[in-house]
Amino acid sequence: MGRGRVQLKRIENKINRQVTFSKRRAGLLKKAHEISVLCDAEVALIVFSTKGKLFEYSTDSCMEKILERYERYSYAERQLVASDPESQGNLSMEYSRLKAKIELLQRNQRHFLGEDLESLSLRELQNMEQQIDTALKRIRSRKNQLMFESISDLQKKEKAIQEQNSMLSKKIKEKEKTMAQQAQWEQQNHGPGEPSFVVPQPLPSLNMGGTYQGEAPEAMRNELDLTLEPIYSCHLGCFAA
Amino acid sequence: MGRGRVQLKRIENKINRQVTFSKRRAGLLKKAHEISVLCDAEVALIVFSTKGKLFEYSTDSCMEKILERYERYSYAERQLVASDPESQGNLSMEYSRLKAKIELLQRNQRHFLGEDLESLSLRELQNMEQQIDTALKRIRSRKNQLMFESISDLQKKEKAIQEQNSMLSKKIKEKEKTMAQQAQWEQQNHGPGEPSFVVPQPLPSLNMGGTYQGEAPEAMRNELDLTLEPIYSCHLGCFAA
DNA sequence: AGCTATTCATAAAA
DNA sequence: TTTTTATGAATAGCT
Repeated sequence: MGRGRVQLKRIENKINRQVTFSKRRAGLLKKAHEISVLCDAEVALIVFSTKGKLFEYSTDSCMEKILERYERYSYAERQLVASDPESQGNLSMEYSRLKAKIELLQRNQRHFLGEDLESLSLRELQNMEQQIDTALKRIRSRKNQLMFESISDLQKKEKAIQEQNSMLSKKIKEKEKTMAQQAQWEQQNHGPGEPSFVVPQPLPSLNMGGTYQGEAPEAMRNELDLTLEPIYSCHLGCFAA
Repeated sequence: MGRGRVQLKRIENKINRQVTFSKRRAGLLKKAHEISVLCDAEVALIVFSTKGKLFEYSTDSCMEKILERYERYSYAERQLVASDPESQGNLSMEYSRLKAKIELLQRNQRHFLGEDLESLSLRELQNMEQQIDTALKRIRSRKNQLMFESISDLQKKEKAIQEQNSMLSKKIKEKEKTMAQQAQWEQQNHGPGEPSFVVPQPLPSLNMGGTYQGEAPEAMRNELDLTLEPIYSCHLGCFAA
């Protein structure tokens, strides 16, 4: 537009470049606003001039909201490019970046907790649902795995204890026999009189293992620590802003 | 541009709005690219359609870098406006605190996505399950609400169209009657001979509204934009550590 | 910053 | 959606 076609390459003349930048910038911002209003779209436009000056437009003057929404959508594996390299100079800049990131993560956290859903579109909700559904399946699967492991451990322990148990029973019986024989021997050699300290009855066999009865399920519950707590004593509470 | 001046207000006709959006979006992206190249500027442009679809442009296809620059810049601006509370001394402490917080949040995010579950105890899993289950219910509820609203809108539209429909049918019948009478009159006054141009059959009534059949479900699907995408094209990938 | 001559973008229609 | 066409907009080169 204007007099003569324009090559799509950097304008070398500095003055011309600056002028063109001013004009086109105005046009671009205007167009951004127009499409936003006409088509009911959400637009965020950020322009840095060569000199580093910032110009921006955003629908409903809410840039942060749109950027957050963008982050949700973008697959970009925005790594926490360890800010160690530039540790000193732009620490405050890093700081603001981190704060922005935290806000974003917290927002997401709320969404994952099913809060603050009014701001999500149907498509975004659909995405969340799929993701959460998948997560729930994985968590249940992992929980089952842990419980089975726990049960298996218990069964082994049970078996071991039972073996120990029967061994002890055997020993006691032998002891009883020995003592009975000894008592008999003493009776025969010294006559009756003194009361015997021998256990009068066989000890009841310790029944800790075997089929789950009586105390056993209780023990299991403790082992697995499945005690339910109020759901919202949420272990994630530390993130409440 | 185009035929006739444009009012700067939301285009109510949905089709027109969609078409205009397509065209203006293309134009806007082009202009953004042009100013970026011609004037050596750094540009980031994000556009969400009404339906929530994302379109973007960024200089050197490096959106994240520009957004970070934006965050830094706008934070710097904020600093100029209000001197921040804990200005110098404990900035580095704040900084490391924030980093720790982010790590926690990211860890949680992974857990909410059903990843990295090995590090969780059974009790923690139990908690997660409850929370996520609740969230899922809320999300589905919200989704249903949105869908019902959409359906309700469609039904209103349907009714309006149907009324229009029957009105048109009535008009056509009246027209037929008039023409039939006219033909009869001509026949009586000039005798038989010329072929009649009267419409021989009543036009089939336009059946656009009514119960959902044929095209209707398809239209609904488009309205709601429920197109499923692969689940793991996960829009939250940005939080992968 | 204004002013045109031109090229561009695009609304309406197909 | 894409193409076509008629028009209003944007803007390059000058002042």
